[in-house]
Amino acid sequence: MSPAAADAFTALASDRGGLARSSTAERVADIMRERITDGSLAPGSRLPEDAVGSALGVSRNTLREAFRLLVHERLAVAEFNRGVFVRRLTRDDVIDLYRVRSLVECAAVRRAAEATPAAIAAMRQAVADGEQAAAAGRWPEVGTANMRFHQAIVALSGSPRLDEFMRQVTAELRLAFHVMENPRAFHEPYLSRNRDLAALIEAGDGVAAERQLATYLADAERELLATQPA
Amino acid sequence: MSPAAADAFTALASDRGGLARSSTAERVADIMRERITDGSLAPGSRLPEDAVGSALGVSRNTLREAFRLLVHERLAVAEFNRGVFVRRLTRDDVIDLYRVRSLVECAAVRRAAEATPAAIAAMRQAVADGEQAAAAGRWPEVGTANMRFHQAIVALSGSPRLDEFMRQVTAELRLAFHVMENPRAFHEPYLSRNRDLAALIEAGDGVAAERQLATYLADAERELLATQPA
DNA sequence: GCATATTTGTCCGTATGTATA
DNA sequence: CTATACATACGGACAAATATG
Repeated sequence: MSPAAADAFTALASDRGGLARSSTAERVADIMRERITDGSLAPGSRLPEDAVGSALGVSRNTLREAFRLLVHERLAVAEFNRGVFVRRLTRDDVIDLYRVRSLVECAAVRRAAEATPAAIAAMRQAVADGEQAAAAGRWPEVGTANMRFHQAIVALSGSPRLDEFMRQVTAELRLAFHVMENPRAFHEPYLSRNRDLAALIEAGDGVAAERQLATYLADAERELLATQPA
Repeated sequence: MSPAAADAFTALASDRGGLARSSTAERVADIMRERITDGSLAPGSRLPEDAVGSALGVSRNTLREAFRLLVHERLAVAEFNRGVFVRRLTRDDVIDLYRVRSLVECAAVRRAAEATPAAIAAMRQAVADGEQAAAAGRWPEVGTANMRFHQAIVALSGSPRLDEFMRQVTAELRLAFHVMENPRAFHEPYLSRNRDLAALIEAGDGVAAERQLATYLADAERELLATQPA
C-alpha cells in the first residue's frame, strides 16, 4: 500500500462515531464513500482488507459488507481473488454518465412546471451559493454547489428513486473530476449558465431550458473528456 | 417460518451449481432475487438467516453479504436486530416507480430517432413475443414479454447504467404485481397498445410516441393502484 | 410484567485456493 | 518453482436485542 493511502486510512479511524445507530458496515461504507468522492482515495487505489479493517477497527466480515456496498455503487471494483480497488473511470464510462445526466436532467426541467416551490427554491439557492463561493475564491465549494444545482434539477421531478440514482451518478462522475489538474477552470464558466438556466426554469419555459441544458451538458462532457487520460 | 416459505427455501438448495465462478454471495443473491421477483417468496416474508443459510448451504457471513445486496436493490428490507424481509411496496412506492418509468421511458422514446437498429429490432421482437404468448394462452409469458418491451424502450437510449437502473425498477414493480389476484386481466389490454407504440417509434414520430406512452403509463399506474391493499 | 428462548450484530480463528514476487 | 501475501468462505463465540411463554 502506498503511504498516501495509508494516511487516508489512518485518518478514517478518528471519524468513528461513538454511537452505533445504523449498521457498522453502512457507517464504514459512508466513511469510505466520503473519502473516495472527495478524492482522498484516488482512483485505482487498492483497498486491502486488513489495512483498512484495522485502521477503522472493524473485522474483515464487517468490512467486506461495506466493500460490497461500494462495489454495488460502482465507486469500487472487486476483482475476484485479487481485492477491491477504487474505481477508475474509462472514457466510455464518462460518456455514459453524461448520457444519463442529459436524458434525466433534460426530462426533469421540461416538466419543471409541475415542480414544488421548495424544489425551485433549492435550485435557486444552489445557484446563489455557487456564485458566492466563486466571489470568495473558495473553489472547491464552487464545485460542490454546482453538483447541488444539478441535484436540485433532478429533484424537480419529485422522485426519491431518481434522486438517489442521480446522486450515485454524480458520485461516480467525481472520480473523473479528481484526475483533472485544474478543477477551477472546469467549473467556473458554468456559473453564469446555471443562473440563466434557473431563470428559464423559474419562468416556466421548460422547452428553452431543456435546449439550453442539453448543450450545457454536451459542452461539459467534451471538456471533461479532453482532460481524461486515454 | 411458514411452511410455504420453507418450501421455497428448500427448493433453492438444488439450484446450487457446481462451479463457483463469481462469488458465493452473488450467486446466493441471484437465486433469492429470482425467487422474489417470480413471486415464490411473497412480499413481507421473513428471511431468517439460519433457515435460508442452511437451505442454501452457506455460512451466515456469506448469506449476510447476499442479504446486503438484496436490500441495496430494494427487493428486501433489513430491520435492525429484527431481520430481513421481502419488501412490501407502499402506494407511494408504486407512484414513485411509475414516475420514474414515465420520465425515463418517455425521454427514451422521444430520442428514439438516434437508437440503433438492433435496439429497434429487440423492441419489435418483444411485441411479437407478447402477442404470440397471448394467442397461445401462456399468460405468465405475456407479462414477461411486456416487461421486455419496456426494457427494450429503455435500451433505445443506449445507456448501460440507465438499463440497469430500470431493470431494478422493473424488478421492484413486480412486487406489486404479485399481490394482484388476476395478472392476466392487467397485462392483456396493453398488447395492442404496445404494437401501436412500436409503430410510432419505428415511424420516427417521437413526439406522438411519447404522448401515447405517457397516457399508457398513467393508465397502468391507476389500474395497478386499484388492485393494491391500503 | 417477567423470565426464557430465539435471533441478530459483530468479531475472531482458520482452512483453502489464488495471484504475485 | 517456491514462497509469501491475500482473498474467499466457513464455523464458533458472545453480547445485545427481540420474540415468546
